[in-house]
Amino acid sequence: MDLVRIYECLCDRTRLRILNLLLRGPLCVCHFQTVLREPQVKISKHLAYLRERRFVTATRRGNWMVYRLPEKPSRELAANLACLQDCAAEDPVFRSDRAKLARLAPAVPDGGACSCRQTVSGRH
Amino acid sequence: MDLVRIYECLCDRTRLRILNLLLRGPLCVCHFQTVLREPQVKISKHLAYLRERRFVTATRRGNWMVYRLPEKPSRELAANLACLQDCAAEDPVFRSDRAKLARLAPAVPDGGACSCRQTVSGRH
DNA sequence: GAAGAATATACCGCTTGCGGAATATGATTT
DNA sequence: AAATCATATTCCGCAAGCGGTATATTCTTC
Repeated sequence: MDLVRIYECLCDRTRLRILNLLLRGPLCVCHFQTVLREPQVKISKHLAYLRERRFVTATRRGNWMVYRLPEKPSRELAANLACLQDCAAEDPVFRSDRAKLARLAPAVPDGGACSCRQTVSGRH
Repeated sequence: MDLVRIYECLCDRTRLRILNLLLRGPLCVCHFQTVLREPQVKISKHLAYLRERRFVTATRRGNWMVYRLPEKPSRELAANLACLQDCAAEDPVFRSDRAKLARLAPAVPDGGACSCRQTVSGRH
């Protein structure tokens, strides 16, 4: 009955918004900050919460942390993510978040750079 | 963004088990007690929690209270109930609960008696 | 109307979660 | 190695949720 754990991760506004964005693909923290317009601590802590419960995974990429949904989600997780995506499709806040994200980041290639800032050598 | 409310209702083991049973149809409290084997207070409080948030509705029928899922659930609620049903189909605890319920109560007709005890005149 | 059955509520202690302020870590550039 | 940038962690106060014990409410039956 791992389901409870899943729902615990889903019962916070900020986390839902984060997951909604992650449904499109991997993102680094700065994206969440600029799209959600929430303080850094708040976002970082919610990401930690999700990470501890294996709801997302994180990898370092230079100075940045890239978060993504698990590659092989359990049946339950997959079902609930699909459900969330379905519900999010109609909600104004979620839609606005996705639109904002699309505007500022054309999509993050999996192995490569994110578009936070193009100052850094090589990967970022 | 009523979704958060929905997930809050779903992030407790006992409530999930209650909802799993309600997916089959209306039930009165004694059913939950005998199937879940949890103390009366616990069940009653979780039902109150669900009721306050309009996740279930309750109607009196003599001495008994009959709980049921809302007749016209919102899109989000319907989606999540369907998802829950899907997830519950494979979980051993949920399956066992449903089996136990099927054994003791052939199904509760909507307007009519439940099978807690057939002592009472008329409706129950 | 008194007793009893089914269910609900109040109160308590405990744990968890959340947000914010301050600080720490870890990588990168100079 | 010092400065800086991106992110994480610690500490704090507060609110909410959970389970249990005891008690209340609401019907029904006698």
